[in-house]
Amino acid sequence: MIRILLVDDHAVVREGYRRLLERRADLRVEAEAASADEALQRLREFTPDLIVLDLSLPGMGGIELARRILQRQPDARILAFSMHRDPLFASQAMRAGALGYVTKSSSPEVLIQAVYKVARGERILSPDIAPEMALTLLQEKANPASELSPREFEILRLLLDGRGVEEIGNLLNISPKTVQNGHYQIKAKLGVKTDIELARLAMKLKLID
Amino acid sequence: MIRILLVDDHAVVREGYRRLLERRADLRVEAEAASADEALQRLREFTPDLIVLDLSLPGMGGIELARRILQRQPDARILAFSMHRDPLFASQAMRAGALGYVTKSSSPEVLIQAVYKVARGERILSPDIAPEMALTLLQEKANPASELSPREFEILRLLLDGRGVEEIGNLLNISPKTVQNGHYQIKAKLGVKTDIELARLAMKLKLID
DNA sequence: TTCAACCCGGGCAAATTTCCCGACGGTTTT
DNA sequence: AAAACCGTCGGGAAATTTGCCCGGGTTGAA
Repeated sequence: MIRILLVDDHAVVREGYRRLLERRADLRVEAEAASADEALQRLREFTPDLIVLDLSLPGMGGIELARRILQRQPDARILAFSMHRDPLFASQAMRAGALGYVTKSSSPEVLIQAVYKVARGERILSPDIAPEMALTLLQEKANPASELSPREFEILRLLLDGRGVEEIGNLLNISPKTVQNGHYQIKAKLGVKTDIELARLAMKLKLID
Repeated sequence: MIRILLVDDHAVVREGYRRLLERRADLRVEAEAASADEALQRLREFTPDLIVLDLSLPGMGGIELARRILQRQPDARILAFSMHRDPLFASQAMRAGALGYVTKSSSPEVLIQAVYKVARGERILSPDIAPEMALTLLQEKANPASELSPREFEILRLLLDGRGVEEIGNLLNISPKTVQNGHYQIKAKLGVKTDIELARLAMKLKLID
């Protein structure tokens, strides 16, 4: 029996996954969480065999949540999923410690298989992005955003959301100063001068809209 | 005989318009210019009956050029054209003093008619955007960017281009300080807090990409 | 173990942002 | 004609951010 914690901010999505997963007798969604904070709360109550985690959480976001979970429980097994087909999200999630990544458009079988594999401690990548991902990693510098560390990526996401530096500091529990430094680093790494260029670049990379 | 100054940075486009216009015996493209500076130069050499002006000039941009022309020759007759179907560009161009506005996708007849009308001092609007424009003006506040003065609009355009405040100051021959104030005003008028939100809003309004 | 990378944040000078202000020249209103 | 606006242009001053350098703590890999 694999006990699962399911984290997504949309109730319908949670319901859908619950149905899907529980068609297998040996899978059980032990708890759900609609936010990062709630997820951390549930984790204080019990320790699932597997955490299925939507990357696009409001607030601190899925990557930051993964970071925090792994900080407390370094052996936690996290399967990340997201609507983004862009390899960038996958690589950031994996770098942050997720064992697997699947897109929301993946077929039910793919998801089920991913769940089993991650529960066993294996790594897995959604087949629909794997080829593109491999290519991206080969070219390496193709996407300048791949130079960003997971943390920087997280800060960037919040900046793109229109948040102020102060607010981001609170959200991530770090000093505004660190956020400023991150902001600066991001612009430097992406070779961009103004925030507006940053937004446009992000748009081109499809991190936005 | 109507003597015309044609301003567009693309040689092919100029050529196309020249052909089109000179099929009429009473229209004559007396001079061409590929940039704002060049246009101002030509205007020192002669005074056309009509100026046909692409709004999307590199550098200072068409609206600013119109402003400068009208500053020297308040009775100059300017027909603006642009690829943008968005009424915003039209209204800004008219507010800056252009007598007419047509889109680049307008039919040859429309353009020819516009030329004659503007040369006569009449005002004209491209039929393909007129309805939308009227609706926009009715709703008025529909588009928050309509609150921007022509000058602010111009500054915004350059900011969205990724230019720095200093650079814009040089381009528009105003103090960087004024640009800063403009930048501040723009954000205030659009109800936006960060530059990134500004970029996203601009994107939504299709002023960008 | 050493090394590199990431995360965190202090420091500090220089630049920018934020707001408020006055001046000038047009337009419109009365 | 006077008054009331509006847009443009910019100064001033305080608050904030930027740009860049630093060092210390972790962690994972060579």
